[in-house]
Amino acid sequence: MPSRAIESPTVPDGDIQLESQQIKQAGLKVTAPRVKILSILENCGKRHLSAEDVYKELLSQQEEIGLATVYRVLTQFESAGLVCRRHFEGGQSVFELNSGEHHDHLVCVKCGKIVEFADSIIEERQARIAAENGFEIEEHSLVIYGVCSESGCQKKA
Amino acid sequence: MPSRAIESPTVPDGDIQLESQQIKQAGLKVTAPRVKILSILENCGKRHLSAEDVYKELLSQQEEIGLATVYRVLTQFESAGLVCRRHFEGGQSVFELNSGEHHDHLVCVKCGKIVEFADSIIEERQARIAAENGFEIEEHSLVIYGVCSESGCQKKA
DNA sequence: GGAAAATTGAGTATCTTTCGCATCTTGCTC
DNA sequence: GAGCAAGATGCGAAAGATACTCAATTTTCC
Repeated sequence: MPSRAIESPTVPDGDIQLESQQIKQAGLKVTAPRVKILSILENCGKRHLSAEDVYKELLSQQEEIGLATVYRVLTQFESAGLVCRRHFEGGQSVFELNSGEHHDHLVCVKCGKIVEFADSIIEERQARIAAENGFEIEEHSLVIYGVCSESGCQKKA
Repeated sequence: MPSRAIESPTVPDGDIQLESQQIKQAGLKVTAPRVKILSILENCGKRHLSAEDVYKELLSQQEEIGLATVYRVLTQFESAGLVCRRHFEGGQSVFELNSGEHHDHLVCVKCGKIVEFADSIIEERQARIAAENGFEIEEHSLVIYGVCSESGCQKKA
C-alpha cells in the first residue's frame, strides 16, 4: 500500500524546556519570541499556519511580539529545518512543523481543510521524470485542490 | 478570398485576424491591448511569461499599454480559458497559453529553465488519493524544482 | 556582572497585484 | 457612417505579504 495518510501528531501541552531545547539544537539563541512561536506551532491545534495566524494567536495571548519578528523567526526556523514553508494558492505562505517525512497536500477550495498524504508511486515517477530530463531534484511541491466531503463544501455554488 | 487588409502596415508579429478571432470567441471585446498581449504570448518565443515580462515586451515595442491593463487582460484571458496562470515559487505568477492538455512542470532553480511534462501514472494516483480522502479534484499543481543539465547550473555553488 | 554579539519592535520599503475613476473605444443601431 | 451605452483603458493610489533599517534590548559567555 504505497499511499498512506499522515495524521497530525497530537501534541502535548507547551513545554518551554523542550522548545528551548529544540531552538538551541537548531543553533539559535533561545529568546522569548522564538519559544512562544514554536509553542504555538506545536500546540495551537492546526498544523498549517500563516505568519498572520501566528501573529494573531500571539496577540490573543497578550504577547508583545511584532509581526516582523514572526516573519523573521519563521524564516529562521525554516532555514534551521524546524518548519516547512508551503506556498498554496491564495497569496500567503503557510508554515508547518517539519515532521521529517516528505508529504504532499490535498486542499479543499471551499473550507480550506488540508489533508496530508505521501505516495511512493508518485515520488518514484517524479524521480524518473526528473532523471529523463537531466534534472537533479531539489524539492517538489504537489498540491491537489478540490472539494472535500463536508456537506457544506459539496453544495453546488 | 482576396484578403486585402485595410489596417495600418505596422504589425510585426502575429496575425491580427487570428488573434481577434480568438478574443472574440472568448467572449471579449477586441481591443488593441488584448490583441497585442495575446500576440506576445503567442510569438515571443517563451512559453511562460510573468505579467511584468509581458509589460516589458510591450514597452520594447513602443506600445502604450499600462501595467494594470496587462494584469487585467491576463486575468480575463485566464477566466476565458485562453491562458493558464501558474504559481511557481519566487513571488510572481507566470502565464502560458492554454494548450488544452494538462501538464506539470520541472523548473531549474539555477537558470529558471522550465520543462513541461505529463504523466498518466501520476495523474491516476492523484485521482485515487483524492477519492480515498473524499475529495473531488478541481485542479492540481505539481512542480519539481531541481538543477538542469546545463553546465552552468550543475556547478556547485 | 559585564561586554560583545545577536535579536527585537516599529516603522518603512518593496514587490506584486488590484482598485477607483475619469476618459476613451468598441460593438450595435439606425 | 453617426450616435450611444456598455465595457475597456491608463494612471495613480491602495492593498496584502514580506523584507529591511536601526536604535534599543536581551542573550550568551566569561
